[in-house]
Amino acid sequence: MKKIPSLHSWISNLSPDIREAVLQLMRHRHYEDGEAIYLLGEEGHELYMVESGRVRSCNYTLSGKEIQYAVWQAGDCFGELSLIDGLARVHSAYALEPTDLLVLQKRDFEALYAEFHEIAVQINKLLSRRLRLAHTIVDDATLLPTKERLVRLLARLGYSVGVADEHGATIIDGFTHENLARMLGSTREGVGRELKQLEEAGLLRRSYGKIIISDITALIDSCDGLVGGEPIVPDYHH
Amino acid sequence: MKKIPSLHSWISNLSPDIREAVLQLMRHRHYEDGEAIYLLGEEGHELYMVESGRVRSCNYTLSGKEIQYAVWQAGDCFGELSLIDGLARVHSAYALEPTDLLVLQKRDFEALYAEFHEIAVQINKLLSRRLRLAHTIVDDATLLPTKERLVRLLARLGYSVGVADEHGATIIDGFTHENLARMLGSTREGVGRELKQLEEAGLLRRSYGKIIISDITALIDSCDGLVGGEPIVPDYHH
DNA sequence: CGTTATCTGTCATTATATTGACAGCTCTAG
DNA sequence: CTAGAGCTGTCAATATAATGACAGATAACG
Repeated sequence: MKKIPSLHSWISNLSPDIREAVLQLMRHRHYEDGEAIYLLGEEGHELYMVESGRVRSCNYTLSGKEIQYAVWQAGDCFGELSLIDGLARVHSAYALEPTDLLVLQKRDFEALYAEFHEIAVQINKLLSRRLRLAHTIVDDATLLPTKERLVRLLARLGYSVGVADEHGATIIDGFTHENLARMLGSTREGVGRELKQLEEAGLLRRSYGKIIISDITALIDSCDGLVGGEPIVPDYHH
Repeated sequence: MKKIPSLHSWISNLSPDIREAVLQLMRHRHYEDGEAIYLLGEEGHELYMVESGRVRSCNYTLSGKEIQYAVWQAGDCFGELSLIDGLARVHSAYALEPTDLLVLQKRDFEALYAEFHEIAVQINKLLSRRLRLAHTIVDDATLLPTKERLVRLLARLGYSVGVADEHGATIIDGFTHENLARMLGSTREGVGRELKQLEEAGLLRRSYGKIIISDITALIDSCDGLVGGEPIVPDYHH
């Protein structure tokens, strides 16, 4: 029996027998570091769940600038959009390190989707979370200066991929400044400068790659940016 | 029998008897110019379809800067997200002019949603379109300079709310520079400047409020920005 | 244990976009 | 026809962020 590495994916919300039916149809596949899982513009004929490793989802300009929407890790599902609307991939997906995925073919997904109302409901919830995340990113990108966008990105990452240390602080690991900059549409230098200021303000600490946030709430409160709604919803990704 | 003003909403894709069941439960409501339909952060207990008039959907910063995600007009549905995931409104919605809406209550929607698989399927397609639009906006906002973002916004507006004139040109009416700037996260002056340059380049004409684009494809091609995928999908909105 | 690749810190320069101010234009209402 | 409200055009001054260059630091590998 296949293991679901996290409790957050839409698959884990299904009732046990339907969940098993889905997992039965999924196949393991391994990707090497940097290997492409799918490319922007392609037809989408599979969806994925991460067993181990990490995947980045991104788009580019002709001049080479890149925006990275998300980093998927153990338990995250991705690649479902093209299966639902039949249109081309909007992003490219690459393994950020050696990565194991569970893969579900479009024809198998469609059969399950047509048969079980419950699956359509869970996909609706998944798409809702995706949409709220996308709206948050639009808000950040269009309304806020780099510093506040970085703060909110760190908060999101802290809630989603962060790990708690022995003192209850949140550790974000495995993101270079370059990588963070790609998620902001900014530059490595800019991220470095802002991180330094945040460290000087006592809101976080750094140790070569790791970012340690003792109090995410305090970090968010340091910039009171947007008017209303929930600033950052923890479990957008899954 | 209620009239669906456009053929694009998720409701119009339903099979006739289910569509009728939905429309039976919708009630007319009138809003004056500038009136709030819902506010960011509120609980969402209704979804809407525009019969006539226009609605804008937006978010703010504390300093008063605004991002406007969309302008809904006859035939467009909006406000469904909070009904699906039960979370707060992510935007505020205001009537841009005197506006008539059809309103569906959450409890009625939920009953239909639970009963008819077809509705869940159509909602998935709707959310997919919303998500692709959101991704396009994120791409534009993070990867492209103001000029190209404006070009792509105009192309989207041309495809969605534009009207063809007798020469086959596309007319975008009812958008002030201020309003366009809000959709870009830019400023009125910036939009004016860029529009002037686009006019001088022969890509569009202006006549106080109206923007006339003789060839949307040529306009898009004037900036070859993003790498792949479909640059602008016409029927995102509906 | 030393070499290499990658990541990080810093700075001056340049490009880009925002701000604020004001005059002119177009439409609408009376 | 006139007055007023709301759009639009333009410009200089300012703020913000991107660019390019290079030195220093850390981890990974043999």
